Amino acid sequence: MTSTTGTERPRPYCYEFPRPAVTVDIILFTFKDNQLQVLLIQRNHPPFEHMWALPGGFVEMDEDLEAAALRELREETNITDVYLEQLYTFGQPDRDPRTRVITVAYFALLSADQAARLQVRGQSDAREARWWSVYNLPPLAFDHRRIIEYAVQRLRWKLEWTALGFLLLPEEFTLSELQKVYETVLNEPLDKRNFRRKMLAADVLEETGNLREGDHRPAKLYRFTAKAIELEQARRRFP
Amino acid sequence: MTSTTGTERPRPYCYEFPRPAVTVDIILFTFKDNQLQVLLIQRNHPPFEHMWALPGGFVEMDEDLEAAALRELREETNITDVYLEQLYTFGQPDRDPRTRVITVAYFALLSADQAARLQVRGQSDAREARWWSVYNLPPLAFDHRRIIEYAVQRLRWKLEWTALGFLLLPEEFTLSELQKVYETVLNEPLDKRNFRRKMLAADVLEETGNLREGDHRPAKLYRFTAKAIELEQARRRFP
DNA sequence: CCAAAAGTGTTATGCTTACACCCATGC
DNA sequence: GCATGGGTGTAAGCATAACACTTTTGG
Repeated sequence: MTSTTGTERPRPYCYEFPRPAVTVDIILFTFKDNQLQVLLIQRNHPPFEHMWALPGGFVEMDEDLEAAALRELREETNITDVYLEQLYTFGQPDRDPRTRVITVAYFALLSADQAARLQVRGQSDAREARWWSVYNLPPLAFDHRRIIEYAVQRLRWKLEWTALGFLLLPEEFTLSELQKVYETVLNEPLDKRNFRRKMLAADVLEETGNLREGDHRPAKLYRFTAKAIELEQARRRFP
Repeated sequence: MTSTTGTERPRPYCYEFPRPAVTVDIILFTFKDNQLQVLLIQRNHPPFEHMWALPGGFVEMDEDLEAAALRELREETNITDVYLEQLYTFGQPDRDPRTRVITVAYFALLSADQAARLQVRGQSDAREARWWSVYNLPPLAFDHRRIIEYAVQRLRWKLEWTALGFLLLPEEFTLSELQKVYETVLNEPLDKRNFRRKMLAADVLEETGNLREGDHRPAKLYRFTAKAIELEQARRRFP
């Protein structure tokens, strides 16, 4: 890259061999308004100015990758308590038009409680942030659409094989709400009786004793038990 | 870092913010001598001089991550045809004592045929390379032991849920050999009749018509069919 | 003929699936 | 009293798991 204007910045970090920049991006999911939603931030600088993008940023030199993801989440959304796991590392040479950027994508599940309380931090540059239904995304910067598609696949897989669906719901929820999460993510209807039997048999739910009052018959509220998260599907293919 | 001796190298690549180095490391598995084996290379430069390490190296600025992994494999082992998938990205700040290095680990399965033919390329520096049983590893450089443990977990998981075990075997193999692979990786004995029934029912094997002659009753040889690799376990948790 | 590995079926059990009606409440 | 979502059981089919003996070959 050559000098074009007088706005050149100093470049004091020098290495023997060229190095890519490394970022983390976070795909933060929640379940709101009967929709699977993902948090996006509107860019107000080039490239992809005004387009929407995943929250994320550069990894500091002395910080672990997961710590970087947590820091970015905290800085941009005030969120600190979230289920987080590494998703995949995307590194096509041309994914950022400015320079080589390799991004380590993290996958996060946020409870609906926290999603409702969420205040997007007014960055130095007052960027807008909002939830978008994953089935109705705006045009996205970089390769972020592909990253989100990959994350949805992973989420789908997780709900099929684990009981982590409740991480997207408020602390107390009804079985119908939980079923709705599964149906939305898996994108297909499920049998009510079988769903309830299987969920209760998994032994990860307990009744809170409270009821969800509404227009109709009140529904029992449940919370998930501590062991629910550890339970990463122990079923074995061979006896 | 400050100048210490006259051996300082020029550092012509300069950036506005500090950047980590990015490498790929490859965990190359095969099945040899009734053991699950992984390829390691002996280092002959500090740090960790004389210790063993995973094959790998720096990602070029214009090359995709997977391409980098394939290039390193080709350069160090002449291997070009291999099952390869991204495993995980390891980035603790202190994993390399020299400088910040983030490594994208790739997981590779090599057929026993190719493992036998394998010639480790005499690098500019004549490094030794050899197979090691994963249950009997030498002391390893960096965090490579942890990376291998993670890869073995993933391999175990893959064999439980997919039929990819045969990627570790020669083109033609007996069912007993295949069972031995599964038993070794899963680290437990399997029932012979159930194993055979399940494998044949999966409809990914075909008889070659040849027999393995040996000390005892000859065994039918099989190869896997093309669809075997696509078959990434389609079973669904919900109906 | 003996040692060693190859090869082969059946039964019991438990899980998965499909399916339809009554219940409690608010309006 | 009616509309709406909450809540419940059973039977058939299928996959899994446990289990032991015969066959074929080389030496």
